[in-house]
Amino acid sequence: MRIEEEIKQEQFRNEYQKAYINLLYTSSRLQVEQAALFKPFGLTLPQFNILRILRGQYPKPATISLLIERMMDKTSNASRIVDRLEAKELVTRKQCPEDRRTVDVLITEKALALLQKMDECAGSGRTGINNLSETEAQELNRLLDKIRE
Amino acid sequence: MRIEEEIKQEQFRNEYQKAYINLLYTSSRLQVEQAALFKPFGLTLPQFNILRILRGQYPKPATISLLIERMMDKTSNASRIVDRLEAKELVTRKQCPEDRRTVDVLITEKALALLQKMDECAGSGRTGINNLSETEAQELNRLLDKIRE
DNA sequence: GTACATTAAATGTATATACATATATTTGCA
DNA sequence: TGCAAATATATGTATATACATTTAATGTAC
Repeated sequence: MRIEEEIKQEQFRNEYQKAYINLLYTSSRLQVEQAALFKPFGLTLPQFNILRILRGQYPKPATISLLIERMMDKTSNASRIVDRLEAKELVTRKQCPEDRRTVDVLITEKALALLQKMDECAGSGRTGINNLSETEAQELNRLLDKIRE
Repeated sequence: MRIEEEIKQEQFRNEYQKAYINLLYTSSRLQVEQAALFKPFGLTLPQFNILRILRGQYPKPATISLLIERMMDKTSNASRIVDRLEAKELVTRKQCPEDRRTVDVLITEKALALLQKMDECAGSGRTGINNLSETEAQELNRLLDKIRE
């Protein structure tokens, strides 16, 4: 469906405004879809993202700072997301002896198994983005990078 | 900056995964920038979006349902955003006599003046999206529509 | 070595999002 | 008419986001 119909707005100021709104709207749509995929596994999107970063580090732990650095949303609150993962026994947290200001966050076996299962089932990357051809995906990456320049 | 550097991840599974993450990241970035522009005016992004819809309807009122229909994030809670706008005297809310289930939400003069001021100052549409050429903006719109097909 | 700045993480508060449920009203049909 | 289904909005709870502040530990200059 064209963006005009999606939000019932037939007129945009120009192609730029339309692209702007289209970008935000499409991103939101993809996130809603992905959250729905994650729900059966009891994870929210930010929780999943944190776990993915931790898996990338495994078997090394990560500090909260490192998590923030790699998160897409840098202003979200890594501390509290880790709180919830800890409550679900998906990560452990312990003070780092070398620098006692920092905390070693480590993904648990339980979480690794969960991610494995999610990889096999839903999360294996089938989204609307796959409607694009390889060339179109490249072009999209180019345009997005240019927007952030 | 390339998306690889932005989130310190050099490798992606493929061009699609990279485009997916790039899309979400770029959208988030634009929203953070826009929120910063709005802050001096005491408005959040969702509050601004509701006001814009109401201005589009003015001098007619809008129901909550209409607001939801036109909002980008349809699952957000229009009722409570309207609560806050009402507290700031930017909208009025009164039960609609024809259908007492519904509510007439009307933008106030104060809010119209505020939007006017915001148009003149910051919000006049200068964002990263303007880094694109007209043709590129069109191409972006096409790609995004295709993703949502 | 003490004082001050810096850094890492946690916490507090307001707002927004996600989703389930409640309440009031209207619609539609037996 | 009467009553169930549908609709419009509001509310409750958990989580996340945005931003300011606090606390503890470390680094650095004197």
